[in-house]
Amino acid sequence: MADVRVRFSPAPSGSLHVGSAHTALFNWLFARHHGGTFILRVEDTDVTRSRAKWVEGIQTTMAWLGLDWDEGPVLQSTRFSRYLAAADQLIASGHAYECYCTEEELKARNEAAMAAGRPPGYDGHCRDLSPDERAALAAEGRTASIRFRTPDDGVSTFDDLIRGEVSVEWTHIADFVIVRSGGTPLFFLANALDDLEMAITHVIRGEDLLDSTHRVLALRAALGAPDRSVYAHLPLLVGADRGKLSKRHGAVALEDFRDRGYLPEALFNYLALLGWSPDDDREIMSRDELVAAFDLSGVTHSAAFFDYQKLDWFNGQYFRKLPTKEYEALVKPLLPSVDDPGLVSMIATTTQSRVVTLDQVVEMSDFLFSDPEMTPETQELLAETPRVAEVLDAVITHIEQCDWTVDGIAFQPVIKELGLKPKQVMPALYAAVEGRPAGLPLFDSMHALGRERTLDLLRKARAAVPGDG
RNA sequence: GCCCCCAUCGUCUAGCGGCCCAGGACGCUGCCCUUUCAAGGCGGUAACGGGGAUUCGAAUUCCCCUGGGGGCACCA
Repeated sequence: MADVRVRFSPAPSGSLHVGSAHTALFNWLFARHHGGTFILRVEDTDVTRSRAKWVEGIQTTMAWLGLDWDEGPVLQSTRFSRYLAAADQLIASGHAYECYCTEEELKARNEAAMAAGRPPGYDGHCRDLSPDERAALAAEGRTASIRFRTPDDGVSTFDDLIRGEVSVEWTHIADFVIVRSGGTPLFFLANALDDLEMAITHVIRGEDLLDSTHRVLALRAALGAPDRSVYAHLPLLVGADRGKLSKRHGAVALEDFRDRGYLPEALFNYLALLGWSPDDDREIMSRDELVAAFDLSGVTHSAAFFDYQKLDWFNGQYFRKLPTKEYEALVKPLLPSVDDPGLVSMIATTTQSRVVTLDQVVEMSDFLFSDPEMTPETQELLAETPRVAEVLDAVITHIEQCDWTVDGIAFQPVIKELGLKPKQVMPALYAAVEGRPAGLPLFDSMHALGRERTLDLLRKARAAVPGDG
């Protein structure tokens, strides 16, 4: 497939939904796999307002994910008059007609149809008006919308690259509007014409658009398409209740994932494996590997649940794979400004295997920047720990005299000498120093804090031990 | 209501008539490692929605049912 041309067509909005990103990703993988062209085309036929800022946001987000485009962004609003000319052409060829029904009339007739058990949709009211009838309706002050005339009978069939043959009887597809009575073209028309004129060869999109493909194909044919472009419909992404992925399931805008500290490579990898899998068992795959392995025939047919837990796992995997220096560079800007490179490096090396999303680094290392409070939880923990006063005294003595290196601080022997196991008393010591029963390695943390602050924290804990104080 | 699509562990999926009393991954869980927690290593748990049919043989083919999703706009 030498001349593959695909496009990703987001609606102009303030953010990029993960579902859209998923579609974009598959289009991109397909284009790159076949050495084709990937076009960014923003769907907006409204010329009355500028959405420059939103378009810019879409570009930024796509670039962040690593989806580069070869052409565009093409804005539909710049092609407004072209769409209207096409509509006129369709009227002239008999593929479309002017409809004088008002919105209220349509609504009333739709409701009546539903009540009578018939399907909603245009009833063909203005289908075959004579020129005189049209003139009379126009004289009433009505303005016409333009409707596409769908076939009266027969079956519409097309081969979906993922699902195979899909067909439906034309009687189920009503005539649809392509130009509003206000004179503005609808997305449907714009989309079909753009795909045609941009020589799009493959249209890869969400399954929610499956039914409308029959209409697009009919429109394309009426517009004079020499052949059909090939369609492929991807499984939808769903949330916890198997419905559309929405905000109440968690983050849905790609920008949110970015802001929460997800790595684009991890998101990319995870998204690529939602609804698709390679021939082998690989899961952690680079962009290049994904491009090389990608194949539409490997796409699943059923909706995929967007699993935040698995995404977290991917993100952790990617953090661990990162060279420590690169990881450190990501961590540094998040921390309170410090001029101690040793501290930053200590935080980086100790958090790299512990972090799921980057923003957790701040929480994990907070005790290094401000002393933890003596909380009821910590007090309870101290009270529950066996021989805690003894342990604290011994550790304090050790810290007072030891070599001030991480190895010198290591006080397991002190615990063992008391006949205790580290596991029995460590949570209390972590709480005393870090403010929580588990956290960054204690000896490194103490070293970073310095002898005086460490002793201060340990003595505070000692003073908080109830009973034999 | 009508039309369309879909159906394997809780989740993402492998499977395209015998290699499957179903494989991998996440999750959960046990053990090991270990200064805590992670990470890592080694195990465990758990699925072919139901019913017919075809076949020597069905997760895999066909039909029905059930279930889920999507669509039916002068939205994109």
